[in-house]
Amino acid sequence: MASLSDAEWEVMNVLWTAGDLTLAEIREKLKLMGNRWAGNTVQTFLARLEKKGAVVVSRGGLPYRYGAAKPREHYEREVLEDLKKRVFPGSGLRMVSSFMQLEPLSREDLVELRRVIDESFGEEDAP
Amino acid sequence: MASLSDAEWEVMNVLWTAGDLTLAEIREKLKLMGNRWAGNTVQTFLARLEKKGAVVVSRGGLPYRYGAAKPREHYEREVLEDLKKRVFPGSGLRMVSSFMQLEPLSREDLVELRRVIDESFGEEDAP
DNA sequence: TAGAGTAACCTACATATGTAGGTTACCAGT
DNA sequence: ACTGGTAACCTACATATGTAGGTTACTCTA
Repeated sequence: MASLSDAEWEVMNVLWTAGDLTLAEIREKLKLMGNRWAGNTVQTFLARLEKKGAVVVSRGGLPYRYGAAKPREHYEREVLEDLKKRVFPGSGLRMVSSFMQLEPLSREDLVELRRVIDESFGEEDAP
Repeated sequence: MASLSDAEWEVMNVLWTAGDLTLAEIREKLKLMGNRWAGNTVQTFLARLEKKGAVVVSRGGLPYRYGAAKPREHYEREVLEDLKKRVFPGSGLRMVSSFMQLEPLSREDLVELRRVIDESFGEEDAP
């Protein structure tokens, strides 16, 4: 019930990137990102997002200001958990390696990823 | 339009695991997996999946037999591409490492993953 | 061969999502 | 003070999705 739809992710991406914004500002940023929605469409999504608890509206003075209620990581985690449960049940490794085959990482990213792995090795044996 | 919904993934998981099945067989496998749908519900999903081109129905003799039209990898790829586009735009690394923080992999998986990484290193410089 | 069990097929209905049109209300400029 | 612009709020509507109830038709068994 709390998960975000495609379109809602687009709106939230704006709010996570830039703090509290007015409708006009949100629309502008979306337009820069190539979005072509009619003005009211954004308002609909903002209303739905508020109802879902994803957006906080500052109603002190007009125009209102809209901001993210929860950090992006919260929803990223949710999406990944969901993905793992339904698409890659029982195999985290398959999920990671499938992704890597799909979208080859850059050399820098591979190096960084290896660092993350070594870190994981370390934590595994922690008390 | 061709993407699968949550419920549809559940059905497809059965069809990918076991070849061509009858409705009764599909229902049975779903039940074993803890599924509690009414019988007709499965039929609805099978019909929708056929319309989407995800399921092939063998109509030679009753009862019909249902099978996956495309390999699981096809849809895994689709989901991952979609996820990357909307949730982790521009950063494959963040997606991978976020997932690894969420769900720590086993030691075996980490070793295997490192092998995958080394493989990627090799391919990167291929002509 | 008539009934019982199931499968196939059609229909339905609530909620979610994409997409937006009206109507009303508020602020800034003439 | 009136008006134009925009924002807030309400409503709408098509498609997707979860979930299933009827009705018809085919097959096996008593």
